[in-house]
This record gives sequence, structure tokens and C-alpha cells, in this order.
Amino acid sequence: MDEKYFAQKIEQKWQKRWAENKTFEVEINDGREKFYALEMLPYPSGRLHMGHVRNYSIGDALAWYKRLQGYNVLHPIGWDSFGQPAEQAAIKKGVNPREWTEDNINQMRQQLQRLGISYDWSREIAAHRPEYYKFDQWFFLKMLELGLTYRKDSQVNWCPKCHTTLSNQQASGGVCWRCGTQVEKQSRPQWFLKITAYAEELLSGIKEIEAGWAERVLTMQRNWIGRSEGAFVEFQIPNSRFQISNSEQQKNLEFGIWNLESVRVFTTRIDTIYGANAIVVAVEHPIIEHNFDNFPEAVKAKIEEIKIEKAKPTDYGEEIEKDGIDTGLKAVNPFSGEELPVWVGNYVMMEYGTGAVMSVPAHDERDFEFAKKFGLPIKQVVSGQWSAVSEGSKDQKTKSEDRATTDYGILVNSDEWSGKTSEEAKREMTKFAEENNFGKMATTYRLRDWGISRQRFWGAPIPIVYCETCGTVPVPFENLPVELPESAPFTGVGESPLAKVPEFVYTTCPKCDEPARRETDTMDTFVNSAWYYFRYTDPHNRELPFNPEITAYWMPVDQYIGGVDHAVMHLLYTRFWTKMMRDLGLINFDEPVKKLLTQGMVVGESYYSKSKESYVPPDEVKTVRDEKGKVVEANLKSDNSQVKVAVEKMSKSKYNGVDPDDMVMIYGADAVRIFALFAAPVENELVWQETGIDGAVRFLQRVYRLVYRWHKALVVSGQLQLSELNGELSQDARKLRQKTHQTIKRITENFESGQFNTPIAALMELSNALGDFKVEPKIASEADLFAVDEAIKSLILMLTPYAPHICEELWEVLTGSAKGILQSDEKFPVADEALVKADEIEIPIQINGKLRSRVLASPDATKEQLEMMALADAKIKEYIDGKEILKIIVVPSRLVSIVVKAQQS
RNA sequence: GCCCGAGUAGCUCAGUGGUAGAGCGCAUCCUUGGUAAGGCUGAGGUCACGAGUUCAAAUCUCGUCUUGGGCUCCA
Repeated sequence: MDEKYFAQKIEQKWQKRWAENKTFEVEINDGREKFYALEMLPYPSGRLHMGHVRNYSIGDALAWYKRLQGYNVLHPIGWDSFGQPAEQAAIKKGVNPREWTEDNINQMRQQLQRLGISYDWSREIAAHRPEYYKFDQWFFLKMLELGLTYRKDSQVNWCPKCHTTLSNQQASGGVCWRCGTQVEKQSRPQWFLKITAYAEELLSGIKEIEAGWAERVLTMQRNWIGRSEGAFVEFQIPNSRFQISNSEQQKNLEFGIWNLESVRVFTTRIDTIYGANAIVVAVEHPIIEHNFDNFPEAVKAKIEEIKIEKAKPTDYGEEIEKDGIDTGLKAVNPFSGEELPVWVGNYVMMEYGTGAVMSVPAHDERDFEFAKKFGLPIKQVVSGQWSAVSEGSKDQKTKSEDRATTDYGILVNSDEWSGKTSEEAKREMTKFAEENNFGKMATTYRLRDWGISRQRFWGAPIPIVYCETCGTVPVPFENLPVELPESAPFTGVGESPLAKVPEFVYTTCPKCDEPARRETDTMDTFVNSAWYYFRYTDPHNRELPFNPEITAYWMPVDQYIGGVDHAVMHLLYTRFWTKMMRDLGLINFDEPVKKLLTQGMVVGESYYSKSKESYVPPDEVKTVRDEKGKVVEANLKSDNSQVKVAVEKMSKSKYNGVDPDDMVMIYGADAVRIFALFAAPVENELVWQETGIDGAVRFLQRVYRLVYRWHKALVVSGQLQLSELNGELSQDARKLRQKTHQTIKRITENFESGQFNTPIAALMELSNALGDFKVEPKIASEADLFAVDEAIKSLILMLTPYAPHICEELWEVLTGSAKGILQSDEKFPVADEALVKADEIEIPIQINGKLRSRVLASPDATKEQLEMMALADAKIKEYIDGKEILKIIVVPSRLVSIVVKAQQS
């Protein structure tokens, strides 16, 4: 054993040994319980960043922990290797996307191996390889059979910078999720996956995973699905012009409009229908299109104005002023018979509900604002008696003229419904509308179908052929995969590069054998990530995406770990995919991931120069820090101008990133991993500080020195029997054993509850306790050696999930076995409850809630014993002398509380 | 604006009704001319604020403030 800890040497040695012994390769083993530990697969950008390191360190700690507990652990990795950066590189540098991607994968695989992450590399997969994307295509065709894949010519979100279409999620907030460019609307034929068919199940299925997923992720998904219960109500439009073609009628049905003599609205508050003062429709609403020519000039002008306004980029967070105009059309309220004006309004969205709302200003804030602006009548139909009841509270009684009240209440001014509660009215009025055929109960969702067409080269080709005689023809299963050509002309503009590759485009129709054209769009990369971890279970299957029997053993994932940025998109798509695969009969469960852990970002200090108007690297800045390490002043070295310091997400452009490879080179993989896990709870942000990683190294050195100090004595003593030694344990040895078992208990509990930072603190305590054990190894008694042996071996086994290399090395030193911890079938230590308990504990004694004294007692002392001890205590006697004792509360092993009558003085 | 979460030592966090804790960092001193040194001792907290419940509140309840995140005309 070297006297000093040389991280590089040890790490290389064990990485080699693990690879040779195939230590982390697993197969189905019915004798052992399985555990599937999964981290989100990386995009092969070429360099690992600290976010990756954090992600994989968490997963690896868990995988090791479970292995040490005897589980059969599947811990795989692969590459999300389709996507835009490869294509950008092709456009900019003229490289081949496939070569670029393969090079990056090779580099990153080496980086991961240098970190010593315990992957089963025999299961490595990559999305861009035909053997993988063959099954993207396979699923596409299967969904076509199920009616879950369809093509529709519709408005899509188009990013003018990326030259691609985006799903709603990817265009959230009106900007491209990738580059932040304002998204435009374009009309083109697109392939969609019918995720909305599972809207209800995606929502209700949340119940099943609630316990294992972060609440905020589920809230985001719930919001995204956006279920809303209410009713459709039909308002007749007697003066609408209705001359439409069949195809238009078809389109209208799609929008949920029965015909053009009426407007269908969706409302969650049918109980407020007597308060409707207008119908407000979106500018894109068909009734506007079809009556447009008949509208007065002023109306036409306003509609055009709103359309132009809507197409303009809007600042996120900026409130848009409500605007609109009365079209002159009239609608009839089917309940009251009242004739209402039909307005167009910029605040009504064609994409949600039916694109038309009934405006009830007294009970809806947006309608209220609209009515106020245009002087429309405001009629209260739900009594706001709640505010009258709660008088005296700060919530001043508000009059209906001041504010809309959206609370439920008692109906007024609503004919025979008056006097009913909102709940009753909603139920009964919906029923009435159904019976009279002008409405029905309805549930709407905010969730839209998933548009997967991308005008890109570097993705899975959509397996469709267009034939002049046969139309749209799916590629037969036996012809899969439809392979990407070697290369294509990459210009970065216009249509998909694939469209410019004649060998790819021109083909023959699978049905009639006549010349035909291939679909040249490729699939969204989220398709790959929707099911990749099923593939890990059976990665080399050529016939099927996976063998259902094999997958049944490994799935579902027991713990999934990744960034919270995938809370909605990836995690919703993959839940959908699972339900679809269940309906295909491939699997028989509903939710793919039992537990989800979302880690926080890795951030670092950044410096922004105001004079240069750019970020500057740290070595160009001189900082003055106070004794707490906080920056009080920062200036540019070159011209002394002021520099703004911030703590932000690590990125190259901000010069605040650190390269994991550099860190591994300087400090060793074990230290880097320890720091990544120790510095903060996994869900929180992690601030990268060089001083923190120094602490991690010092800790490992302390552990190394401990073993160095004791190893000869321990190896000589060999296996000691506790039974013979029990009586000879010194007070200190007993204390050390207690600390050991307390630590085991604590760490086991921490791991089970998903805490990764606190066990390291506990291990530091244990190593400190070992350092405090002052017996010289040479003269230590057998009993001492036993206690030290137990403490050190427990320490090493519990540290293994965090710092596997050094632990394997120290284990070899202590046991002489070169096989490695796992192959020697070592197990995570189990706490002995009897030892965890202290012999004697301090019991506080309170008088009237104030701490007055303490006594030492056995943890098993009874109530009566404790009470007696308390009353016998000298200090307590003083306090209670001459006073009446009202009550004595004794909580065994916790405290004694005495209540005395206050002295009148 | 709405919905969720958080606020405990310089930092990162434990602590779910019963003595306010840990690790790191920091400070003092000591040791050591051998490659990321070690050791001793110590300081540091109005548990965000206010009220309530209780013998007893960091912990439970209500309100306020601060802060992080998500949603954003969703009818």
C-alpha cells in the first residue's frame, strides 16, 4: 500500500479491472430482485459538462447502493444522437453529421469511463443507428394501424431560425425552445401522434406515480394537460350568411361547430349564462371568415388589425390590452331568449375550446375588463353574499360594479334557476340544455396532438411513400428501416435536405410498383427518447423493439434521474408512449417510471463587463472578497472598469463553466463525484466552488490515512469473533461501535429517502470518530481492533457508492482480495439496533416549560423512575420548594416537565 | 395575477411537539523543510416576522414579509 493517496493510479487500476471482470454487466436473474436505475440519456455534444457529472454521480451512487444490498441492478447508458447540433455542424463546417456524431460519442464515452460510472456498456445504444431508428419507424406504423398517427394540413409553429416546425410544447411562450426565436405560424402538411387520445389517462394516471414523483413536476403536467369540465352551449345566429362547401363543413366539425347558423361556446360556468352580455369569438373563427364580406368597413379593418397584432412578437410577461369590435351579428341566448351582439375579441383563442366564449362580465375577470372598456352592460346573476357575511375582515365587500366575482354562490336574475346554488344550477342547466338539444356536458383539454414532422436531415425518416395513384402509402414492415442516405446537401435554408437527395426521394410505390416519392420529413427527436430505456432491456433485438418477456423483468424503471427541464415534454411523451405500447400488447403496465428525481442546475460565478458589454473569463478579473468569501468588489484587470458578478447556470459563453475532465485530472474522479453530491441536496442548485472540492479531496485523504494507519494491525488480527471480545471492550471502543451503527442506520435511512448529501456528512463524522480513537495500532487490544475493523470496513462499504475507486483499493488492502467488492459478494452494512442506543442519556427537566436541570438516566428508565429522579434533583428541589405541583409530564427517554402553580407575589 | 415550494450557524443542510445539531468553511495556537500536510482549541443562531393552540412550538394553526419555480388571456 502506498503511503499517500494517488487518485489517478487507483482509478485507472480499478476501471481496468471492472472492464475485464465485466463487473457491471447484468442478465436476468430470477433469484435476485431487480432494480432499474436510469439517468436521462445525453446528447453527444462532444464534451461532458458538470450537469452530466452530477446526474450520473447520483445515479451511480444509487446503483452501487442497491448492488451492495443484493439487488440485480440494471444501469445502462446510451446516446440521444439525432438532433440539430450535428446538422448545424454540417452546415457550418461541412462535416458529415454521422462522423461528427460518432466522434463525439467516442469522446464522451471515454469521459464517462474516466469518471468510473458503473454502466453496463454492453447495452449501449445510439438513436442515430438504423438498428435503433428502425423501431421509431416501426412504432410510427403501428400507431398508424391503431389510428394514432395521422397527417393533417394545418397551422404549425415554425421557427424561422431553425427552419423547422415545433410542437406546442416546444413553442411554449411563443418562442422556440431551442434558440428563443419568435415562432411564426405556417401552414403545411404534418404528421401527428394522437397524444390527446390519452389525455384523460395521462391525467388520472398521475395518481399511480404521485408517491414517487416531485409534486412540482406533476403539477406542471396537470397544467399542461389542462383538463376543464363544463358544457358546450349553442347560440343561434339568425343573421349569419351560411353558404359553405362540404369540406368547409367538415373543417367546422373539427372545430366543434355544428353549423354556421349557430356559434358553439364552451363554458365552465353555465350557471352564469343569464349574465351573458355578448358572444365573443376569435378572429380566426369560421363565422367571421364566412361573414367577412358582409361586415362594415370598420369591422373588417379591426379584424385585420387584430390579426396583424396577433402575428407580431410579444414580450413574454407583457399584458396585452383587450381589443375587439361588434360585428353586427346577433346571437340568441337559448336560456333567456335574449338577443346578444357577436363581437370579435383579441383575447379569445381559436386553439382552445371552441374559439368562442359567452361574455359574462359580472363573473369573469377578462370579460369584465372587456365590458368596462367597451361600455357593455354588466349584469350580476350570482349573489356575492359571501363577502357580506365575512364583514370585518380586510376583504372589503366589493360591489359588482368594481370587480368581477368568480366565486360560486346563489343564482339571481335567472328565471326559474334563481335561488339555486351554482353547483345545482350547473348540473341542472346542463341537463336542460341537453334535453332541449342546444348543449351538452363537455370536457376540454389544453393538450394538443404531438406534431412530429421536422424538415431536417438528422432524424429518423418517416416511413411513408406518396404515390399518384395509391396516395399515402405506409412502407411495409419488412422494408424497415428506411435508411438515411450517407449525406445530403446542407444549406441551412429551405426545405429538408433529404428532399435534395434523389436516390432517397424517388422510389416505387409498395402497393402498385409505380414511381413514387418518399416523405422527406424526419421525426422529432423526442420520439427517440420516448422509449429508449425499454430498448436497454433488450438492446440487440433485430425483430422487435424489445422482447416483451425480457422487458417484463426489468421494467418499470425504479428510479429515473434527470433535469427538471424535461418535466413536461419528455416525461409526458414517454408516459404516452408507454400507454400506447400497452395497447399494442407489448407491455402490461401503465406507468414507466416509479420514482423520478429531478436534479437542480449546476451554477458558477460569472463576470459581466459593462464597458465591454460582454462576459469575461475569470482570469481577466480581479476580485476583492470579504472574510466570508463574498465578492465585495470586482474589476477588470486591463482597465479597472467595474464588473458585475452573478451566479448563473454554467455555460461556455459566460466563461463560468468548469471542464469535468480537468477536474478529474487534478482531483480525481472520486473527489469530483463526492463534491457533486455533497455540496447541495440533489434537487437544489449546485454552486461550483473550488474550495468545496478541496474539502472532498481532504476527506478522501483522511480516510486513506486511516486505513494506512490501521491496515497492518487489522490484517494481522484477521477475523475476530465478537462473542469472545464483548466483555473486554473499553469505553472508547464501545463508543466507536455505537457511532458506527448510528451512522449505518442514518445512511440507510437517507438513501431510502433520496438524500445523497447527508450520508457524506455522516461518513465524515464517522471518520472523525475513528481519528479520535487514540489507541496506537501496535498496542491495540483485540477488542480495540475489532471495533476499529468494524468501523473502517463499514465506512468503506458505505463510501463505495460515492467514491468506488478508492474504496475498492482500500478493501483490497484490508481483505487481500483482488476480486473487487461486488464479486466478493460484500453487502452494505446493517445497523444493530441494540448498539445504536446509548447506555445513558441526558434527560432535561422543565418547570413551567423552562429548562431548569438535567439528569442522567438509562434510556429504558420508566416514567416513575424518571419522575423520582427529577423530584430528587437538587436544583429542581429549589424551584419547587413550597409550591403546589399541578402536573408532571414524563416522556420516557425524552424529558420530565413539571407544572407548578405560579406564586402570587 | 394564480398555483406550488423554501426561509435554522459564514456556506450547504439535518432536525414533524420535548436539551437547537452536522459537515464544510472560518479564527487562534501547535507540529512539520518531501510533493493536494497534520493536530489542539474555539467563535458563531431572536430557527424570517407577528399572533394563536399547548405544561412545552424551529416543529401545529392563522396572518405578514422575503425568496425560488411553474402557469399566463385556458372561457
